[in-house]
Amino acid sequence: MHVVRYNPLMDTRYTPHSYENDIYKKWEESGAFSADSQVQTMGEHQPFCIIMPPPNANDPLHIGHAMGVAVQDALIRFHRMRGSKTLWLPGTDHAGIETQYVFEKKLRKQGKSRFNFDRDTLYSMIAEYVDENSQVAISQMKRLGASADWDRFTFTLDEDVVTFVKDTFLKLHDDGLVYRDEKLVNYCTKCGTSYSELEVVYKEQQTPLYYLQYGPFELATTRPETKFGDTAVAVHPDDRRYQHYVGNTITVEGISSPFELTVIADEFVDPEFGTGVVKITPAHDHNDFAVWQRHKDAMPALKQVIGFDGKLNELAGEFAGLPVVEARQKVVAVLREKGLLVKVDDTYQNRVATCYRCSRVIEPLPLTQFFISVNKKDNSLAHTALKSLSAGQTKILGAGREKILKHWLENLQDWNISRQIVWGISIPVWYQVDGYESSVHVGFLTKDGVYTRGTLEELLTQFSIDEVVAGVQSVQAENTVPYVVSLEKPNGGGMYLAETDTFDTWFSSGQWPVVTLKTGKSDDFETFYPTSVMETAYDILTFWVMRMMLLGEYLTGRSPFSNVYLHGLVRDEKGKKMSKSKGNVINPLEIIDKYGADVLRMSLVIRSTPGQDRSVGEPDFKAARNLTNKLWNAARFVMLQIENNEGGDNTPHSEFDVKLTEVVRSITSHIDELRLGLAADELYNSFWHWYCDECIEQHKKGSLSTDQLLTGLTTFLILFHPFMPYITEVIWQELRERSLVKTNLLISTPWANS
RNA sequence: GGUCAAUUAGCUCAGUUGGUUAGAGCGCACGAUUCACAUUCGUGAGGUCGCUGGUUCAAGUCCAGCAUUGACCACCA
Repeated sequence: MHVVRYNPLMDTRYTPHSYENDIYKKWEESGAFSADSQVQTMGEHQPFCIIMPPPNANDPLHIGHAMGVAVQDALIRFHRMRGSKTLWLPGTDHAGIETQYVFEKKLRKQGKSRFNFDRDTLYSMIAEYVDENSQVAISQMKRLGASADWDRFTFTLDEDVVTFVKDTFLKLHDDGLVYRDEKLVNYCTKCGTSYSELEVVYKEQQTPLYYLQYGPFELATTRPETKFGDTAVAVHPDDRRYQHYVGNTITVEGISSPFELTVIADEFVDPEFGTGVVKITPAHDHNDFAVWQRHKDAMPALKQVIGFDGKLNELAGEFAGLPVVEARQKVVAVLREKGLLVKVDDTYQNRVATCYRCSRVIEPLPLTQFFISVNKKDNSLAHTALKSLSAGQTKILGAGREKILKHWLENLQDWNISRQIVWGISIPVWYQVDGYESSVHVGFLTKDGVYTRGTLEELLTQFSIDEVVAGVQSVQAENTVPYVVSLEKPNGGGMYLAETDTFDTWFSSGQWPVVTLKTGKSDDFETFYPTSVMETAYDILTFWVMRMMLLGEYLTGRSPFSNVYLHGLVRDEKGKKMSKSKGNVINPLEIIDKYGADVLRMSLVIRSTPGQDRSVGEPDFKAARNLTNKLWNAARFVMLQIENNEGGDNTPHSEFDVKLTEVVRSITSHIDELRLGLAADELYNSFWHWYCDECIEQHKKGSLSTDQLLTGLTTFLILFHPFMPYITEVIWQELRERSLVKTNLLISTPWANS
């Protein structure tokens, strides 16, 4: 073999690291990523747009992100080459609770906590921390080869985004879809915030079931420590055993002194369970709270005995100050001494609500919060979203998960959007506190940095209002305190305190497709909304996709995307879930270092199916690595043939063009119909087993012309480019140097005709 | 208790609207190779497509039931 001149293609192996950075730079400099560089021809293909699910601003990417980038970038590159005006809009998320949780962990290591800082200081500390780390995710996406429009990059706390999100809240409020009410919320006493129903993880466990002597009854409970908050006893209305007690007042021998309760009848009581008698603790149990709402006239007000610190309060007498678990043991011990404990069932299994973030037990606690009503009769957000699903305006690709989404929408409860953390968008609400000083609970840092809390009434005897405001950490106004929804502090003589809660992160990300396009370049919204595909993992279907549908419809009257492509979770090569404790986590960056971005992308996408988990491991990476090498060597062969002018007199093979056209047609339709796994698989096989095994061999035997061989190569480079952008572009550059192709960059080369 | 999904070669998985001898990667056996590529090439072994019925000229694909696994939801005092 004689070498005409030195060129990297003479290496028999493809080495991704020698090329990837340069190629990415070339793409960026060419402006190919920008939606503005493409002119939408009035042809057959509509504008194409994907809003990237914004990863957490300060976390490194995991392999699931790599899956997302691989799928989205493949679609984007395909549609761009096919001549659509194409936008892939990237961004990052402030990830309220996640970020504050991580940050507070850091503080703890320094022996500090959030209570050492006022709101503004804490917020800027977290902001600084996020700033320091926020380039990580972006640079990693670039290494993956993401051809996103970085000029349109958006962060969820960008000023115009924040303004937009607050305006949405105002609009919802004007439309009567926001209300404030005291309800039981899912509260994590460790994270110090409430959550929506979605963020609660239920765990099956054994919980002792205590049978207590309770006045004239025996009753079963798992939570004897809440008895200080009992406000009634309930039985089933048809239960003959207890019917004659209904409406009566009974006397219960308490721990210190006896107390009286009314017996009520409610359908929720299961006569078969326990003794058929239930103590009602409305402040600490969702069912009991519902009973209380139905029987308000027959029962006293809420009695909260567990505080937001997870400890019993003064109503618990001698047990005040004890954490819940400890208190339970002590209460049981005292009851046993007094002979009030009948028996204990240690085999009882139940489900306990835990925090998705820190795994601590979630306490249902009464808190006054802002809610969005999702099922209001004449203006139902959920109903509208359901209609677009049924009408097919939004299609869900993901193994039956459309039904899960519908089920959620049909049963959705009002959305609690208040979070008691600082890292987020503050809720634009002001409390008018004059005359309500005793109903406003404030925690703040004095000038000397001492954490102080109490009602405003108490605090104002020692401090000025300005001093309180300057050091404020939290304001908790009771349900009776009047409030104003407003971006600015209301005018007028009254004394106002700003709400300290922030929005649930999903409230802002739920507006993402709308807010990114509306705050972007002038006509982005008109051109690209509704977006074409929303691509994300199925585990945030309800958290995020559902909320985007609710709010997208509300804000624009249209569902925010035509297709939802739900990729599966990435598992290890044995199909096991990846976790740090198992030590089977694959770091995408390590795979890129070892094999290159193309290999990682291809091995994730090939033969993957929406909604189905994907398992990958070393054998898959090697297989994809071998494919890059195969492409490399096929290209070398073709170029060597041409340079050495060999095979020039070969005759054209008539079946070749037919078959190639069929390959192009098939791959094109697969990608167009979002069958990426199948497209990649077919591409792999037709390239390797047809083009390399058959066509190249035919050429060697003289029955396929060099022109056809070159056409085959360039066609396959085009078809492979969405899946393996780097190597295909490297080869394209080699062909271009030899004047074998006309366009400067493959990324901007028109798609193959079929 | 309800819903959804999965069950195809030793392993991990494809198989779009039902249509000839069911595919890939890895693994296995045997062989080849100065000729693009040993990150290669060729040949081969290996599957009653979970089970039982049904619809159809035709079923891995559609229907019903069952089994196993996983996920989601509901109840739980």
